[in-house]
Amino acid sequence: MHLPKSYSPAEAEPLVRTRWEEAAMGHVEPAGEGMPFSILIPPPNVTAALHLGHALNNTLQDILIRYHRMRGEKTLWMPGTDHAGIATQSVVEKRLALQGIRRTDMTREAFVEKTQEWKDEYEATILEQLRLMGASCDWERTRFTMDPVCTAAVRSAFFKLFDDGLIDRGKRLVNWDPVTRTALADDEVDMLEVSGHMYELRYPLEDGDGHVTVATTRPETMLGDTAVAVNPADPRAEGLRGRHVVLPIVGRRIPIVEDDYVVMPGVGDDPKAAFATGFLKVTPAHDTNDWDLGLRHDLDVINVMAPDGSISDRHGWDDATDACKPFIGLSREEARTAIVDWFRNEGLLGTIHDYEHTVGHSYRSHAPIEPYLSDQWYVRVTDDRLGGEALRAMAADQMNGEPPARADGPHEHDGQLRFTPERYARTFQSWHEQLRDWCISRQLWWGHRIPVWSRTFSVSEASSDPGPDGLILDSDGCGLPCAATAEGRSTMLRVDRANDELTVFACIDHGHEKLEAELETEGYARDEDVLDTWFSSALWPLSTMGWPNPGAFEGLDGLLETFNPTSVLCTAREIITLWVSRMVMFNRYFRDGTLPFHDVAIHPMIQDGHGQKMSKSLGNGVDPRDIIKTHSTDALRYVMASIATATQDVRLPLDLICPHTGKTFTPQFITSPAGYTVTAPVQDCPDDPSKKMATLYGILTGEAEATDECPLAVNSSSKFDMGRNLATKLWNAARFSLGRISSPAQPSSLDELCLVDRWMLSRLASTLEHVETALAGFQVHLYTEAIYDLVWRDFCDWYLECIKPTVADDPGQQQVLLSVLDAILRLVQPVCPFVTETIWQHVREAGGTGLPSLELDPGDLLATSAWPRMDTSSVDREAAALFSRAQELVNEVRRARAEQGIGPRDRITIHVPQQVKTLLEPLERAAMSLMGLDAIEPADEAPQGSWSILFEGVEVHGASSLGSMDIEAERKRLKARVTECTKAVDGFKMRLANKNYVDKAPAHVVDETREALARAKDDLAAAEASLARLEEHGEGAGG
RNA sequence: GGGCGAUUAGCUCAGUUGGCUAGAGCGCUUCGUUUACACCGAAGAAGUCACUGGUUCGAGUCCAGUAUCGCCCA
Repeated sequence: MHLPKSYSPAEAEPLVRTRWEEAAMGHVEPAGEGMPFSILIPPPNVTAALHLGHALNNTLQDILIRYHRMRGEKTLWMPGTDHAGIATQSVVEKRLALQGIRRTDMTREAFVEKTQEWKDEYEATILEQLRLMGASCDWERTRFTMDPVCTAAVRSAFFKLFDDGLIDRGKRLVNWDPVTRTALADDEVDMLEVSGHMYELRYPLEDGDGHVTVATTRPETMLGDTAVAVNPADPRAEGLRGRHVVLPIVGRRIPIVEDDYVVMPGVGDDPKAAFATGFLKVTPAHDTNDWDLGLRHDLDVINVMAPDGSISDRHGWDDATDACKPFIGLSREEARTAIVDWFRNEGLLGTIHDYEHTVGHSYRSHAPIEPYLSDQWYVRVTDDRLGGEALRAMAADQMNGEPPARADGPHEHDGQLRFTPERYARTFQSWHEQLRDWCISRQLWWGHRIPVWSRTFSVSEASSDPGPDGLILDSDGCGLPCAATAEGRSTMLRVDRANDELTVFACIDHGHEKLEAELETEGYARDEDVLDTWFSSALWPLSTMGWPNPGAFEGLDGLLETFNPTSVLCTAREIITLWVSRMVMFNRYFRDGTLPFHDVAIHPMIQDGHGQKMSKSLGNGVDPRDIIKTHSTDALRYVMASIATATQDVRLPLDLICPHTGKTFTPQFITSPAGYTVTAPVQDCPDDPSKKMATLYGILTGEAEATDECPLAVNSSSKFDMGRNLATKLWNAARFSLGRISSPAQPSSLDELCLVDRWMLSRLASTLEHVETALAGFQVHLYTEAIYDLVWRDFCDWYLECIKPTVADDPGQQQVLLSVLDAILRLVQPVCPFVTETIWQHVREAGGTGLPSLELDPGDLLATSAWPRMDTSSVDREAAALFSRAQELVNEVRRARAEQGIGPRDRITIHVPQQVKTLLEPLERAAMSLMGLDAIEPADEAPQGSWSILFEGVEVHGASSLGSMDIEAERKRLKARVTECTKAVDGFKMRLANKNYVDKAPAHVVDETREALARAKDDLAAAEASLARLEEHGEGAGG
């Protein structure tokens, strides 16, 4: 029955994990008992191992899952990983680059194979990390966004959207990354502040009558200019109306158009106004604002760049003259210099101003984004069937205004989506109110290849009239080869009579390989692009459960019906727009309006001690595996949960572990060239400055190298000590408790229990209530706080100290102790499952737990046992009130002891008035033990030279059996007490003297103030009496 | 430029609808190894709740403005 002296997480955790896995703890069948409760893991990217952000995210989910499992619910936590298209492809490409291999040196198949290897490695790492962290997922149901189950869902979803006219193809400006040569979604673009220049260029007027001066930050795009714009309110506009300029270098004749988008020089507070000339060069193919302006004025669109960002006359520029030749083939940067030089030489260059502005950069390659005209696939999320449905999903009380109306009125699933904390509902709403169509094609090899085959014909080849120019949806049966209606195929056409071109796009549904082969025989080619990763992520709640055809895969039947909608999605706020919104749209669209989840719980982001995001490149990340090694998994989880507060992001100050001594210390920080606060590359050992160590940052930047003399210092944080300490405390408390339980016996009734036991049960009951409320609202930090107080403050500091003198001989109290310990372990299990499980196995052996008011179902494993159930009557207000008065007295006595310099072992006698005696009677030996007493005597027998404390307006005298009183300390303490009481009395008096307060404040508040005043007056009187007697006695003693 | 949020003890953070003398953990100071625990116990010091106004009997909490920082969207 005795626990080992100390708890060893490294030994205990694997044993516990094995027991859970043998019991298949996380596995659930849809047909099982209980209400369903389910969570989908936000699938981690297979690009890298999990970091602290994941530890936080998954701890949160596991706490909820474990809690609901104990409540007897049918609990599913679906694990899995995400293929993370561009992110994974670029890490693999980087790795190949180290060997001097480029992606294009190999076949697509070979590259995908390589990437698959990477994925296998990291998927295994990630799943292992989740297991280490104690995640109680249903491992049998582990999914990957590119596995056969998810692939079937992606194909089916794309086909349905295509067939329903919600997939669109168009030439539009995309965010083009010239380095990775792919389009990026808006949210894959980082806006960075850069120092550039504002160049003034002079464009001669066609009639030789002077010129206009345009201002631009990107002179190289002038080759593609198709207009110059001026604000109609500009006084110069009238004189220029209808005129043209001749574009320098190119010689293109381009119109001057009027548009109020143009910033007028010095007007308004737009930062551009300071540099504006009033004339804007318009390059619709290379600037999003110019594109819009081009649409308004029906301007030509001339693309002057190749996909790698170099100047090219082969991608839509057909009036390049010999004068343009020197510029063709130059990079964007070279072209800028060359063109500015050309203008300078021709005398057409105006002023060059320094100019700070924000430029989009690829979040992957970090190259500046090029707005680039290209053919892309889009999902028409602006369609009411998608965007509108997302808004109508929102809970009415979290929505600002009304969602867009639906033709046939409200549906049953409307208004059921809730965000916690509430404010994030606004992020969701405003995103949907400003939706733009979603570009889903990516020029990558790693991902779900777009299931569209196409072939271009000449219009004249078409056997029947295909209709007007442009994109035509739903055109099956137009009479072209392979265009006859077929199950599983949907087509659309693009007609371009000017070039006598007609392109047929055929989308093939999942499971129609024969149709694919037919098309390819007919000369159709499959689209080279893959889908944006978020397309498959958006289907996660459906695809993981086998949608659209669960029967096609083993063991998936019934999942959708039982677990979709899931209960809650746990994620960080940056994901709201990227992922949450898209899941809501897709789940509603594909599954009759049902939501993917009812609640969205947003948790904070973890930053380092300087408020910077933890990132690989700053070397400021902490590896959860290191914390598990140094502090235990429970410590990691506990601290993660305790910092998950609702108000703000959380800072986790970075510490280093010295590789020479193993000690944790605060590192020296420096400012990096980019302005970040980072660890100095090399640090001194705090105990011996002659010993050095390298930091992660040092190694990343190449400024340090890990060697035997200068080993790597591991990143850590002393924040995790709290969790480790709590686990140790719990272990020791359990060891003590089990050591005292020899013959527990059920008390015949609760009335038989002493005040201490009743108080402890009362504390347990109210903590249980707190915990349940906190977890129902996803407030895990309130949960960790509540159990910390229960374990440390109530159970260890007070209860165990109180029962020390009595428990060995009291079978009833032993039963209470055993039951309370069991209940505590159950309460703590969701956050610290390892130490609690380990202890609980010993508690089981100590005897049956439970009390008439406390139900604790037995079981084999704590993790699958039942949540404690307590009668509401267990919150014993009387016991709580009495005990807290006793605590107050104990505190006062302890304070006096400390100030009197009485050692912990020295016994004292206190002399108390009757009311205090009555209070202490039910506590008996507990009180003696807590205060270090040898006797409690009546107040009137207090000896000369005893010190006194004030308690509830009366004096309690104390005397040490050893030495005499320290008069100076006593005088100081009493004087301080008189001052304190006087201040309190004055404060309350002043408040009550205010007529407005007495008249206007609620009666109970005023009454409370009156009572407080009375108490303060009593305390003051008692303090003054004590002080007076001391002075009298002190003088007597002195003279 | 628009939106959201933050600013409370040396550090990291709580503080529910305004209402007793603003809390916790770490750190710091003093004392202590009593048979659960030094990853511990007892006690203590430490806050002009960013700033300026306003509403109110009463403001850390509500309103307006200012400053600084962070995130999201243009």
